[in-house]
Amino acid sequence: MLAKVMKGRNDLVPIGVVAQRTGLAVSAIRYYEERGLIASVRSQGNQRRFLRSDIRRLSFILIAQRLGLGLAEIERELASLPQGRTPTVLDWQRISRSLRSEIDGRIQLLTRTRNKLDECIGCGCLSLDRCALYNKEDRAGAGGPGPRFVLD
Amino acid sequence: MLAKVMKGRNDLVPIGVVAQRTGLAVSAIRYYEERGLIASVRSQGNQRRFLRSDIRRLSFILIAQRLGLGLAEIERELASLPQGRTPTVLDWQRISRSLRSEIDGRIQLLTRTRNKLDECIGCGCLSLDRCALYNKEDRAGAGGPGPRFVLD
DNA sequence: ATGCAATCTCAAGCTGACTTGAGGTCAAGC
DNA sequence: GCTTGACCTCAAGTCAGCTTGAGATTGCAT
Repeated sequence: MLAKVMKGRNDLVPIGVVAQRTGLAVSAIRYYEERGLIASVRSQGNQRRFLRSDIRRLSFILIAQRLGLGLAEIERELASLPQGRTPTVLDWQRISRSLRSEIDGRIQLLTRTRNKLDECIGCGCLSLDRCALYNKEDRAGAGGPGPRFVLD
Repeated sequence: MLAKVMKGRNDLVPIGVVAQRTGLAVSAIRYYEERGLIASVRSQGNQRRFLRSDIRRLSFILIAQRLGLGLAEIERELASLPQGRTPTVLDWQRISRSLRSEIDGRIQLLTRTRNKLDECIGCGCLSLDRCALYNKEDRAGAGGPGPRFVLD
């Protein structure tokens, strides 16, 4: 019993444990592996065994997802974290800081949007085309011809 | 020519015009109609004719989408805007205010997340599974298939 | 030794928000 | 009158991010 506990921090864990620790469904973890976000080795009987550090990796994925990043973007972030090596404090700090600036950007965007919306409310803006709020700034890339007016 | 211009503000416009003015694809507009977000009447030859006010309606949809609302939620908002009647200033003010509080909520959530992340960076937090930032309970119940939304 | 929970592999399904394609119709300019 | 382009319907496809199901092991406890 004690031996079991003492087995230590470095051994390999089956997928169910990872699922429990992360709150993810087993199927999701398998999916992430298929996508290449995490890796596993196999037991004698072909069952997946994960490093404990993969739990951390998955936690990071979940946080990043909450920020609205897609798996592809997350993969890019994680690419700098070599699989099979336990990430260091510095690794996580660097990536976390990257996330932080992501969040900052989002907050700024939302704040700008809110300010514009306030103007709209203030003026009872019925011609959103003149309104700063709906200014195809973000949608302009869709490659349409010339200036696009929204609304009459 | 002048007559064309003078035709005035109240006539019905074909789907292509709506598409051009909103920047939406024709297929998207038809889809929105199918979803019941907008309505149209038909011409002699069974072609859709939209009210100019529908362009506004669609613009609103686009704005709301940028805030991360799903079409179902947007539909709920728009439910208070009777179709076939040109929305009044007050209509838009009310709905805009609703959007504003939506934005406020998102900003708050992001700010909280950022603060937590800062703690994590500060402490070089290596056990994100224990960390305030990654809390299983927060995510409980947010399950189900389909794409995950921008910050729930 | 046996039972049963956990795991495996595939394949297919699902939601949201559309797009694409096939095959046909309508409206306007020359 | 003919051509061109905008429009029609309906079915099916797409992408992300998974889940569900079937049918076959594996592994741990009694």
